[in-house]
Amino acid sequence: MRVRTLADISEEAVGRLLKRANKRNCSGKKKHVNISSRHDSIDTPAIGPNRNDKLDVDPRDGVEGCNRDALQKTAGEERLDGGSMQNASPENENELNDLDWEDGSIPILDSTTNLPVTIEISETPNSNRRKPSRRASAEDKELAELVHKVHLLCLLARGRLIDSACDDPLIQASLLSLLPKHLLNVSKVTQLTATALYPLVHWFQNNFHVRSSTSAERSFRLGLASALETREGTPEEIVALSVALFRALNLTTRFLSILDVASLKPDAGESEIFSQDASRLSNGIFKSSTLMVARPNKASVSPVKSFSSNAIDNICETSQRGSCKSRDSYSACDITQSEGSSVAGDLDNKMSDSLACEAGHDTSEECLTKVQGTKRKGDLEFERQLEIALSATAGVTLENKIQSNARDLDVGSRKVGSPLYWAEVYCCGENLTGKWVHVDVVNAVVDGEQKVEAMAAACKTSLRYVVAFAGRGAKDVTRRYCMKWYRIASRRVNSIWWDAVLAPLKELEAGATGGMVHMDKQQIESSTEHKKEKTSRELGNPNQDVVTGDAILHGMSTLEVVKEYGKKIDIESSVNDSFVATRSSLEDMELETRALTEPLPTNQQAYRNHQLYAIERWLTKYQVLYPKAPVLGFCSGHPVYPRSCVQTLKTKERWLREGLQVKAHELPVKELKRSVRLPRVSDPEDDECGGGNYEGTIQLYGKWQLEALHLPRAVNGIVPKNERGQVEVWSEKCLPPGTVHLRLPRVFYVAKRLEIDYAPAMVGFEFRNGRSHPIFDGIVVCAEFKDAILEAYVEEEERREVEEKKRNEMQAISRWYQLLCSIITRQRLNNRYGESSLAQTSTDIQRNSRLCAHAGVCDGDGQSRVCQQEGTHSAKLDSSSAALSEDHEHVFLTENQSFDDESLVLIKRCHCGFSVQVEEL
DNA sequence: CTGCGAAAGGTAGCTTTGACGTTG
DNA sequence: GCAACGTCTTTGCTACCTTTCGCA
Repeated sequence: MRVRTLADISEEAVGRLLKRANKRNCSGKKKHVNISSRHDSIDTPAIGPNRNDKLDVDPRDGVEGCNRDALQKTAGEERLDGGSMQNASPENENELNDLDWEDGSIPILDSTTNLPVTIEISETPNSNRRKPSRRASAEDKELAELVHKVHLLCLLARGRLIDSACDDPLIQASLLSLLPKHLLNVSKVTQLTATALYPLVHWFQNNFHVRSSTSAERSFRLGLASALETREGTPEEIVALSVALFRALNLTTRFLSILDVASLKPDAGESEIFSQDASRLSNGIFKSSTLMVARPNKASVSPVKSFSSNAIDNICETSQRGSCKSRDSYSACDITQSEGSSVAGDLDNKMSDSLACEAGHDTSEECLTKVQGTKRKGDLEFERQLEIALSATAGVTLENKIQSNARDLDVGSRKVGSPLYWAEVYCCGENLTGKWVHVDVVNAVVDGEQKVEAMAAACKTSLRYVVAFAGRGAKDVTRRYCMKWYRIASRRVNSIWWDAVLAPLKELEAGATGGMVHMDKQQIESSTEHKKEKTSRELGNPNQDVVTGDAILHGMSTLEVVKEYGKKIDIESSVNDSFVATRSSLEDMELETRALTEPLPTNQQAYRNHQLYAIERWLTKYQVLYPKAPVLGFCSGHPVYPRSCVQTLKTKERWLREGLQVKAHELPVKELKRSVRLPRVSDPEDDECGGGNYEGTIQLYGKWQLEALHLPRAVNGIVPKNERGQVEVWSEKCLPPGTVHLRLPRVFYVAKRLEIDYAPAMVGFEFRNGRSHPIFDGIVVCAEFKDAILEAYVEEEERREVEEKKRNEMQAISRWYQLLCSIITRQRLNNRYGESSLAQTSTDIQRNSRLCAHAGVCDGDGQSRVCQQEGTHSAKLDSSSAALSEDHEHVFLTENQSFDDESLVLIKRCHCGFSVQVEEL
């Protein structure tokens, strides 16, 4: 059995995604994403869509036709289609403008081969007009979330790939060989500080530059090698080289990347982007889908050849961490496939423009406009990442970059000047306990973590996910760089899912960057105070009415906080109040501290769903502040409270479902008017709570008014029931003590027969016909009767099964009898009034009917007989049998019959293939 | 131009314990 | 005559999210 690789899983997931997208929008042919092997590309139309190595879209999903249509079209035809759409009816246009992918087909990539991946994107260029805004449906949201998740996984895979390339001993050795001797001393510094990194960063920035063009068809490692050789490369490559250099110098270093993923929510703006992209695409970037196919590089000199000649020689001596064996990492396969491809001329120009801007850190309007004019962020970025990750996850050897990838990298997706990549170096000499120091060699910034958000914001890059890669693992460090968490919180994926995804990667990362840090009590106090002060200073907003830097940690001493976190993370506390912590756990603590010390937002709307703070005006109907203190500050005159003070209220019935009941004499915290259309008889229980007249209102209670549910205990075998004679079993907690819930069908018959007291178990409601209907599942009985009932139930079920079987048999016999009687009657009528030629058939049928007159379903009890047809001959016993008999009369010769001693079944066969099984009575 | 606040509009989710005719 | 079963019909309110617009 073939082991499912990560590549398989990834392809499958993306395939499913594309399938979903297709399914939803077969009609509107807007986009055509065709991920296929080079052989399947449009250059070789002889190979059709039905190749075996393609992951065909399941025809059951109703997309086959759609898919086939698309595949049969040439790019030219699609462009023509696009042109004709200008005259499309408004309805059609709306469909066409719908945001969906079309016709994705994913090849099953063989990780042992080195096939490049080609993505074809041909869009119908005519969708400039904005469609009327349509609210996203639940399905849209689900799809957007899926896309978001897949994109995240793809980018994680990409990051890991780059991280592993940074560990390449060849690259590290080469970098070391280039480094001036005096800079080598950095590796000897024991208490490394950010300042010590400056000369290194400056040297790096002077020697390596972001360049304006890339060659495409090669793995990331080869690209890195090429960048090393030419001392020019994409920002990703340059940063990766810096990481490799730091690692070569024995500095604990991570590669950091902003995962700029597709939106988590179906974005109405996306349609605009798509359509704008489409028009731009038609204007020259992707003039035809064939442009996307790699062209052979005529002037190709393998970048590795010259690189390796001088690098390999001294690798073993120079590399401080690698070994010679990884020389193999440049497989012959990789090298032979490293032929780059020339980039189309107009593309080159545009890329030059964009990257020239980038290299010069030019974030000017002119530059932005230029780049945005060629392509917008978002969708093509996503496609690029998708294809990169697909190729990346398809296998280690399959790291060929696609030309479209390289093109996108520079033309469109890059946010000019945007810090998408940087490094983090662990400096033991910083902050007493050590610190991860931000190092951006592209912009020559050291320790500028607080600048990242502003830079990203200036370049329209969302700082939703900042992930650090090391040791093939990854860790989310967004908190360190994102100061306004509330802005990104809703745009991040469900944290449970994300944490689960990252958990194994985080371990790998911690393993690679781990180190123990010893602290004593004073150190913790001072370091945390230092952090708190710094956070307050850095994050403090002068526009706020009151800024309480440390809003949530009210009342707790720093040491207490640290200890509190220590419980959650792996900090070991010894008797004398000194701690031994790993770097990873210390960082967790730091990030957690940041999470809890976020400054108060200045706009009211931010408090609607803020994780830490709340103001009363944005509470919902079922929320109150309890206790209504402390006030952490003010926003536009509204007092700000900790989110932890926001309590959700519920009705008694709702609390009951959670196994809680309202304490005696507790008054409702809040009363809501009942809907006028739902007049309800007042609950008799209401009078117990204060005696007020609550008719027409919904009484809500808070968590602090509750106690564990005390239901009356079952006594003398009697189950305590509600006023309807039932037990509401919302959960196990709702069962009266001494009772059990038996969720078995028809079990109440047994209880009734045994005369045991029981109550139907109501487990929920079903809304049907505009009305609620209770759902019952099983019964509630006293625990002492459980065994007796179960025993009787088993017997009862056996008996029932036997009876049912018997009933079925009787039915079958009866039906057979009816059928045969009908046939006989028909034959008799035919004999009497029809053609004389059928007389013989009649005799035959009568003979058969004698055989089967008492036939039934064969069940091995020796009581019945079965007539059945065998072989290919299609004999029928109904009216068609007459016609059949005209052609052939079955003859059952004795030598053709067989008898099975065990089952006592005699099989008679006619030479035509017809057979009859006769079970003798 | 950007960001904020307020208002408007629309969707999703919550709601929550029959009546009556036919068949066996 | 009675119990079991199937079918009828397919709510309507409102919290909350999103968009739009005006203003600073």
